[in-house]
Amino acid sequence: MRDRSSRSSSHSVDVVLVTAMGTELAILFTRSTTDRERWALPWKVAQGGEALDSTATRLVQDVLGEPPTWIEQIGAFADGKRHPSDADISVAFVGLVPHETASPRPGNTWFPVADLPPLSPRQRSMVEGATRTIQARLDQAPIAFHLLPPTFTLSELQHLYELLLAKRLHKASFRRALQAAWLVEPTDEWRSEGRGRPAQLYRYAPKKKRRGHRGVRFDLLHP
Amino acid sequence: MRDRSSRSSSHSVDVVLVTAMGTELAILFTRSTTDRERWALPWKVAQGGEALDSTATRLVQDVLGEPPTWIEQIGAFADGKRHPSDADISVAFVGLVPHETASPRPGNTWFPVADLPPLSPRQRSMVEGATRTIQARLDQAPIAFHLLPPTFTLSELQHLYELLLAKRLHKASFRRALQAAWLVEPTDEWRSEGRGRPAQLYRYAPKKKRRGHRGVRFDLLHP
DNA sequence: GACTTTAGTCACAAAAGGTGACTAATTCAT
DNA sequence: ATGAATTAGTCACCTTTTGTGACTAAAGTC
Repeated sequence: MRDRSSRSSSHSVDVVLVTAMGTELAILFTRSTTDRERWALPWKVAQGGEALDSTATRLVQDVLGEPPTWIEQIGAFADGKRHPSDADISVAFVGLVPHETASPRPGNTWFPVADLPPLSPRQRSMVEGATRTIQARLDQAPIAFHLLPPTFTLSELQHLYELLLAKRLHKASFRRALQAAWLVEPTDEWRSEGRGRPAQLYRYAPKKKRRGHRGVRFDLLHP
Repeated sequence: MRDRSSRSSSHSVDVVLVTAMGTELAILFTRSTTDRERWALPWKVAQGGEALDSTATRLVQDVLGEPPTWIEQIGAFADGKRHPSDADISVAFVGLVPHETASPRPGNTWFPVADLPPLSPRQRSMVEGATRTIQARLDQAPIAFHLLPPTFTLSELQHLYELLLAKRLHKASFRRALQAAWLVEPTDEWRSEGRGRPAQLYRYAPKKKRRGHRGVRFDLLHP
């Protein structure tokens, strides 16, 4: 990330990094280099030659120490004049990381989505775009698993989906849909979480087991 | 559109204009200004200040004489060095127009998607991106109607969906799904199309009649 | 041991979907 | 004019999927 005195003719790459922090989603912000009171989405001015997604992945590396488990371009943003860089066009990406392995480098912090810092109009659009992209992908690909550690309980998975879809799901329906889609497979481990019966741990099922099985629309399920 | 001798530091806006030509989809191409034997997607170098979608809409105006009935950004493309402009980044849009009202300005021609002219790698990615975007939107929003004139028969609508989804649909299922979603309403006109019983004309139903009704996934219907 | 809490399963009713067969209105051939 | 062919439109029946409450299981708490 270079400061705003740099040449403006190029484009910036910005990334909306999302994680599931306990009971709510959170987005990563970086302290502004010029005004230490302000926060901004991580960004970097891209050099012409590099592929956009490499730049984005490297940017995540810089702020998190490791690459995202999933990343996708949201689009290009040019409306609204103010941006941390002076780039007249910015390409935004959305990335997911499981919260367990995500320890931000100094100067970077997770903010719950319900309580974001003030942003430039352009970066605010990016956050909205990220939300839309996640919602849209959610019923096309099993991206929720990118927010979880390698093994998890089905209750954790259901709570995550409830968080992402902002809606309650019925346990039996949820599990039946999971089974139909061959999305997960049980491990032989169990986890006791304080009170109540221990839960079996599952892992995301390798694709090959899913041949010929239809996808699932968890977003259509009722409570 | 300026020729490639112009400055290269800015970005280009490119548009993949799609229409339904009889029994196949078609994309609009412009004869290259430098090499009259080559074809390219319509593009233009954008000036910093303008909103990207205004630029795209104006570009469609220029090549078609009227704006698209629907347009959406596909994303930014930077990989692959060759592009008609020398812009190091291009923002692509996908637009839809009904074929009836679409008469390209001289130098622009529709090419069936099965038989496209040779393209730069970057523009080829854009065409693929357009296909993906259309497929993705198709089951989220009723964009198919943007390829049809204001009134149409249900058979025309079904054939269009079969074209877009590249799969045959069963008549009764298709109509039942349409009814459930309140997507169309009958007019009191009928059209006789040569042989066979005349078909009733329908129009796209205003949104307000659709309150509280769920969407339909035509892509899930079987033949 | 009784009660509470969370996990996991079942079974039944209701809704949605797949499909062939039917009726209706027109043109074309004889 | 009659009937075959063609396209539109609807129905009815069966199968599959989904919504949902109630049930069993295994732990902790008092």
